[in-house]
Amino acid sequence: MQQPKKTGFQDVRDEVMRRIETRVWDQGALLPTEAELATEFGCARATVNRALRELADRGVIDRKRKSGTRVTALPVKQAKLEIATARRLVEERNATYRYALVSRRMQAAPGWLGSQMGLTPGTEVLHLEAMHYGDGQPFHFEDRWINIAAVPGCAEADFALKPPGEWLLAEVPFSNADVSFTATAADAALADYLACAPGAALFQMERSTWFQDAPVTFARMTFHPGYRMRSRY
Amino acid sequence: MQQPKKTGFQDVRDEVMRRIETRVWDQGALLPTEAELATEFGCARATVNRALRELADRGVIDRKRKSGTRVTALPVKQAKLEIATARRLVEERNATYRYALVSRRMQAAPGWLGSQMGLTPGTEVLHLEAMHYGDGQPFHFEDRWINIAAVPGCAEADFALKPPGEWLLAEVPFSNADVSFTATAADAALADYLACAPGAALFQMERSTWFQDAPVTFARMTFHPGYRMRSRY
DNA sequence: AAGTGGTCTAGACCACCTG
DNA sequence: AGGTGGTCTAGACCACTTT
Repeated sequence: MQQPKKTGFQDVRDEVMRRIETRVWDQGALLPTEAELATEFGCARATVNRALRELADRGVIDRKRKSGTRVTALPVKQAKLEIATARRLVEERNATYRYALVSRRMQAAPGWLGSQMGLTPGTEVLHLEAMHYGDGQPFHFEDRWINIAAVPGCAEADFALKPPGEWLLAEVPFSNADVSFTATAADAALADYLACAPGAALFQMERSTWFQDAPVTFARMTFHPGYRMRSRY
Repeated sequence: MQQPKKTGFQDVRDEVMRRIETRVWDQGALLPTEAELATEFGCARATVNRALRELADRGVIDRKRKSGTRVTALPVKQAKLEIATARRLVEERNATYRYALVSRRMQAAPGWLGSQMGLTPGTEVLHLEAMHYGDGQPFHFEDRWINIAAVPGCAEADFALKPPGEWLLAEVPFSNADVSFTATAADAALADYLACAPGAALFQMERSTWFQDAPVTFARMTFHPGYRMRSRY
């Protein structure tokens, strides 16, 4: 009756992590086998396995059959970025969100879009421009292209009230995407939309989205001056 | 003898994912219980549990005791960003990496740094400036501050050859960090270092690092014009 | 009170890798 | 050839949440 709790996989995981952080097991060092750790912690091997599997997912340890488990020598740090809708980003800042459609037209896909999305140039696409505001201040400008063949419903969809990002999220909820971030200088149009000086440095996110290998949409979001995207790891 | 393979947790995971993608189970819909799925797939409940746990980690489904498992209504997409060293980023581009220390001095922490890192202003810190090159072209400028108390060895470390990021990665391998990304206009000094026009739009990453709740370092990396950070989800 | 997911166990077999 | 992690099983008990 001395131990109030049983050893769970989280206990094993945290203790192993502690030993790595405090260099009981240094970088590159070989850990005991699962069976040995199970004996030490007084639990089943499956419990140790789950604990170590989580640490391996985090990149803290490397596991190989026969070789055993080692502390990762030079861990590659990974940050998780939440790709949220403009509405969410604005409301997280306790501001009032507003959306406005700027333009909407069907057109043939230009060449650069074809290579971006892996689309045959000349394919009919829906091109939207829109603005997103927080408390009346420009938040970001959206330049959106949608592959009509992949999402036929978009031809009839009304984007006057609902942002295309939110519409697509409901229509094609589980898609894959390439995303890239860069800095760009405001041209005349962006300066106008975002109420900044031409040439101002703006943070920009571009995203190409696929669903089951079919290109769905390409979006370029250009944020107001001073915008910061944050994350943690 | 009809089935060549056994049903593994990956089979279950993929089949459930397929049913969600094809809207067999629509957004918000309730899935069968683990026990029911185990019967259907002809495997143990633990196998189903692991499959569903992975999908829950991805944010595809929401699980609650008693309520059961539901398809996430509005999934929050997450991108994984690899925070790599400059050397890695450059060599990934098949370019030759070069590093140069620009300045190095001990000083009292300025106020803005104190609030950034959660450090008492006036604490002695090591301030480094350095450049990283790819094939001789400016890659990024590094403005680095290290809390000497947290990493005593840095006072004697030679940063003439080894970049502080790599040195710290070996010294404090398992740290936590806040990271933020923004766009900034080149000032005179940055324009000089990065060989661009003053006012050019530059991509910038800032990172504050802790180890076991103690502030370790703050780094501001300013990249050459046109730099793109990429990811995928 | 009852239903559902969360976790653990003890044992087993397999797949992969290294010597 | 043998050691190590990867996975599955069948059963059990627990924890949380809703009714």
